[in-house]
Amino acid sequence: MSAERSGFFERVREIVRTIPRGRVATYGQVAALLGVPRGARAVGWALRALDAEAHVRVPWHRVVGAGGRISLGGRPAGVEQLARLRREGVRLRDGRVDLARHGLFVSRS
DNA sequence: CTTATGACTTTCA
DNA sequence: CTGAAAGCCATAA
Repeated sequence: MSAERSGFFERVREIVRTIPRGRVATYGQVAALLGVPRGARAVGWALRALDAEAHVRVPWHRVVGAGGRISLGGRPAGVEQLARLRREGVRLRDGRVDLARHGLFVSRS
């Protein structure tokens, strides 16, 4: 039975789930937390493999590309991601998230 | 085992 | 800033 998902998938899901509201993390950041600094791509794979159920449990929209850039730009999911982030109070700068303000471990003034 | 794909990142021109 | 190329990770076929 396929009840066992690769630890990677589960780990990514867990990490992303811990991202506080109003903050965003990059794929590389999540990968680093997983212990794979270069696994940003793998993180993207994991998020892409999320089921509809996971979309409700995991704040996937809080994961963006390096520099706060939206990797989903041009895709329907990207529009939704921007809408969700904006709803959480995240400010967007020219289509990019202000990591200086909403970074994962950035102390806000 | 090799090849191809991808919600990535970094470097070079 | 834009565009192209290489690198790295995990999965599916």
